[in-house]
Amino acid sequence: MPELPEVETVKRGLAPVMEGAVVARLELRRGDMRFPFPVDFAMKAAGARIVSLSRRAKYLLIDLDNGLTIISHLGMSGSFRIEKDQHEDLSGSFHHARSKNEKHDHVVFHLQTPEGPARVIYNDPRRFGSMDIAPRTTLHGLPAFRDLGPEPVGNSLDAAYLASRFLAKTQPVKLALLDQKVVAGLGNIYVCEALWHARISPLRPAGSLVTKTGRPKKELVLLADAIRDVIADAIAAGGSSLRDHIQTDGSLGYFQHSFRVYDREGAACLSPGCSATVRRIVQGGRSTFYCARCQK
DNA sequence: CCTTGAACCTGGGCGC
DNA sequence: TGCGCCCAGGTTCAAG
Repeated sequence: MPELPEVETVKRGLAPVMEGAVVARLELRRGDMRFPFPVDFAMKAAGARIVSLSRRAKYLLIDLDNGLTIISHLGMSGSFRIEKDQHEDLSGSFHHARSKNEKHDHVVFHLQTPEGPARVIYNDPRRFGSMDIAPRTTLHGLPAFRDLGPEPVGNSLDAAYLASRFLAKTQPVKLALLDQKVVAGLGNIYVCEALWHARISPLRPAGSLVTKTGRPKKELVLLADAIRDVIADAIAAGGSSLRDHIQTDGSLGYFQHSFRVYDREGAACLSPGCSATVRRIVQGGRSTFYCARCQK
């Protein structure tokens, strides 16, 4: 699921319930996900009030009023859902139907909110996600954050920056953009999409988008714009709902209808006047979708 | 430094 | 119905 726009959407969905709430209890239903939960994790969170939610790259950050921050990553299959205490009817087939999903509920935030008790539940079948806790003031020094590139929305990402990072790189531009040290938060879907919009082949060496004097070529300017636009559009659309991603309010996002190339192998390129077939190749062990006619 | 490939883990889809 | 294989939004580590 989750690239930057999806994590941003999750943050916005959770904020109304979590911000200002007290963590009455943090329930860990197993000892680890991608790596073990930190020592005394539940104890460190218990009793704290949640000050605010934020996001850095694909990490969701939960600031507590005791100076600690919970650092959550959704991996490939992580999701949150909100349950408010109402009627709890677990009888019969209804409960049976839910049990399959619930077996991957790994972390439960038992919250006291002004509106009453609520639970925020983290579910992750593949367990590539992670959860950690650390003093807020130390976050920037953690391995996960220390080397992150700029966010793809805002002023920090522009063609001159990309040129400085791509200079002399022989690596395919597709893989360079997936590198979180270059741009933070991009993933497989939105890299494919941005390259299609910029009409750049994913196979191009990153350095070929830079002039001999280290300045961005015109196409790199287009790429920087495409990255910002694709991410901004996806956030505005509420993240994608590829496969089973469900937003915290239970509704589905709809940006998937805007994919131009991702997961469209064999279908016609959507570029005006182009009827070539979208191709799938493998780069760095991951699928790349592109139009070999439009993207040079 | 660089790049590539495998590993982590479960579930869905498809061919047989 | 089931088995085996391939695929999936990400990150990290070892090996060349």
